Amino acid sequence: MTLQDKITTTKRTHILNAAARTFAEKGYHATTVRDVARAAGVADGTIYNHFQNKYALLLGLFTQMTEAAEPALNPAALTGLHLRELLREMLDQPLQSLRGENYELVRVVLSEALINRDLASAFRTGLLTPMLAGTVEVLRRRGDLRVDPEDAVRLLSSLVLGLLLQAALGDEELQETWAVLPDRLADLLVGGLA
Amino acid sequence: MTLQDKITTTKRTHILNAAARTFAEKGYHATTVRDVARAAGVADGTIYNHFQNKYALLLGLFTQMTEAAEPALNPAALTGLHLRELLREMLDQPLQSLRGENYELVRVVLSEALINRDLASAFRTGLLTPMLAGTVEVLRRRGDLRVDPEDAVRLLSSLVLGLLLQAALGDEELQETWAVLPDRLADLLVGGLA
Amino acid sequence: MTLQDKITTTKRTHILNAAARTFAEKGYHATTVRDVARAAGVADGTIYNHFQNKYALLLGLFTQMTEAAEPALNPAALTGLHLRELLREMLDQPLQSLRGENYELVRVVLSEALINRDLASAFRTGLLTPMLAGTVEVLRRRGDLRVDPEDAVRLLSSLVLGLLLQAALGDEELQETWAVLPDRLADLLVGGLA
Amino acid sequence: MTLQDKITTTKRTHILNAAARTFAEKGYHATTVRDVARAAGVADGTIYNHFQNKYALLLGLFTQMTEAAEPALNPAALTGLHLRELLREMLDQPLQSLRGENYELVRVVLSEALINRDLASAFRTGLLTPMLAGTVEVLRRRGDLRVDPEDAVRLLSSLVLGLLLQAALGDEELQETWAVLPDRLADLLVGGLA
DNA sequence: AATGAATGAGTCTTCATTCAT
DNA sequence: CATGAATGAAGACTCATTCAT
Repeated sequence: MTLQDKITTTKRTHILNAAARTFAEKGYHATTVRDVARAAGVADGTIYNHFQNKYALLLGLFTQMTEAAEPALNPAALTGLHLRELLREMLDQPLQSLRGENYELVRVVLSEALINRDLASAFRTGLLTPMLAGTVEVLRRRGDLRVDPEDAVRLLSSLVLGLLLQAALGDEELQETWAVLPDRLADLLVGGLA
Repeated sequence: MTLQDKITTTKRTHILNAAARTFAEKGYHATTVRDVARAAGVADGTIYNHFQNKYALLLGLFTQMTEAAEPALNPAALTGLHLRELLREMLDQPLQSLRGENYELVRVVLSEALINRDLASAFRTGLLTPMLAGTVEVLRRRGDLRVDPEDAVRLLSSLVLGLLLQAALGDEELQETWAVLPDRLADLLVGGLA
Repeated sequence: MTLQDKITTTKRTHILNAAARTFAEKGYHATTVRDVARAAGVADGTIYNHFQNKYALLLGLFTQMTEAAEPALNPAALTGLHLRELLREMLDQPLQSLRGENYELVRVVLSEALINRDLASAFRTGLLTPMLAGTVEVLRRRGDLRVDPEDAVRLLSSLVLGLLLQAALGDEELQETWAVLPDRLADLLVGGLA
Repeated sequence: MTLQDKITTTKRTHILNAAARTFAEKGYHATTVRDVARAAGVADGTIYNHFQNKYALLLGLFTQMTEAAEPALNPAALTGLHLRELLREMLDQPLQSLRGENYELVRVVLSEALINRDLASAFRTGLLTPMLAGTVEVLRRRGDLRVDPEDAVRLLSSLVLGLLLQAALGDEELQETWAVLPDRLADLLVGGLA
């Protein structure tokens, strides 16, 4: 990578970060390209030297997200754990990785994905599927799981998404207990409700 | 209610239905007021005789949704059931009530709620909270629940929302097994994964 | 005039009064036909049973004004006065007749007349000219006027219009001394400034 | 001022001139932003790169007027004159400065000022007051004025405004004698009517 | 004659995108 | 590559006017 490439990449990232901030604050539709340009400290036209159009900014952010999220769940590291610990990790890691910087972004991208089929599809194949990849296999190899591993994974992933959605909708009670949720829910899931 | 009122109400509903169709198809932002007017078979200006602005159409749809959803979960009817059956119902009823006509609307409203704080708040207090109202109490009165009822409800509601979200994102595999999900998941939850 | 005619005329006047109030408050352009209808306590459509269109309301008001203003200046009554008293009357009477109820209306009509040639022309021939009619003659017959009567009338009419305009523009100082102005100015004019 | 600034200023003025022409022809309300854009030979949106909204065009014109009018009356140059000459100047200079290019504009702005309080206030403080500033002082210092200088100034200013208004209302007779008016009226005022 | 819902042409304004400098 | 003024299509909304009841 030449210095020129590095500068280019840097500026692209710089603009993308500005887009992340403005999109997160006002949402994709309410944000103008000028908003992004101002936040990035560049001229309006400069955006178009790095991205084909406004939508490409959203796609860029989405790609950034998927790249950041992929290595979050590491099946290899989960092999030796007790089932309860394993479940805890499987809840905790996605919740952690989707918090912080990415959290606001997930909200924006999710909002658009709910309406845009392409983005929805990309969301599933680029984010959800990779995050679950390998987990079915990890569960299948264990002897202490009394249920269908696929059902278990679906249960866990739905649970995570549901929690995320509620948090995104501003459930403050949930956000306060965020840290202890994986523990509590893992308990419930291992032993059952009855 | 006079005849005139009835006609007015009917037309309002008529427009709202048209809005539902167009919003569901293209999303709120991509839909123009003219689109809605054409779908309703009225002039552009007529929309504004019944709704203050475009956003009021979205709010109107949301209100329609909440009114339709509220009576979905009937705590009284859940009292005599076995725990497994109870859980099944608590999963099944919301999933059913949010399917069908309302399903596409949920997608649109949810999409906007993820970005609009007011709508998010209304979504929680107008839709989520009422759907869970009473369920904690129902669980608390039973002797066969070995966990905190509040945690159980949170688990169930997150699960439902997560499933809904995945369906809304176009998970076809999920949509095909939609009918048997409550049964399977109730099993998992009652007995635990271990 | 039959009773029916009387009712009709009354309602016309009623609407015109409502138009006067609303136009005076917000101006012609900022007032909607609905505003007038509401102020008159009738339905929108009713306005059109009595006036051809919105502009006809303005013309109606203008006509009302001209009819009220015409008899203001009565040349016959001015014949026996001293010159100073005559001038005082020639200043006072228009200023009085254009105050009160008509004052706000003059503002509105004048505003429109400044832009609408037809209305401007009507304003001159229907309001200004009649108010000055006869005054030249009255002055001409006197022996104590040392200047061209036409010049004197033009001086006086310009003066009145100028005062009116300044008052209409909100000159509060002027409005407070409104009552004594004719006296003071008559003094100045009779004796000259030197 | 950089070249860029100069171009910007030029274009602003260019648009303002186009606005002046179109407003003068059709009035403020009957003129569309598109009319102005076409008259200026630019796209609709370009207007909004230089002015916040349509009303800002009117304000811009008003400001232009006040800046042009301010130095019209120069008290210093009036000191040495005979009273009759002084009065002539005090009538002539405002009448001249409000003729020509500014004349049509005065009509438009005045029309709006009669209805818009803010504009009325600005008209008084930005145009009328400055034009009279200093004249009271000039008159007060003389020994040959037998009346209250403030009354005299009010007389003169009302006279000017009244003449202007009549001209604006299309009094053709007045417009033809415009050039000799200051002379004739100064005569009348100096010597009095009696 | 009164009503007021329906109409749809017309307006201001925004904003993604382009391109000359 | 950066700039930012110019573009003009598009859209939300208004309101004078009509007309069936």
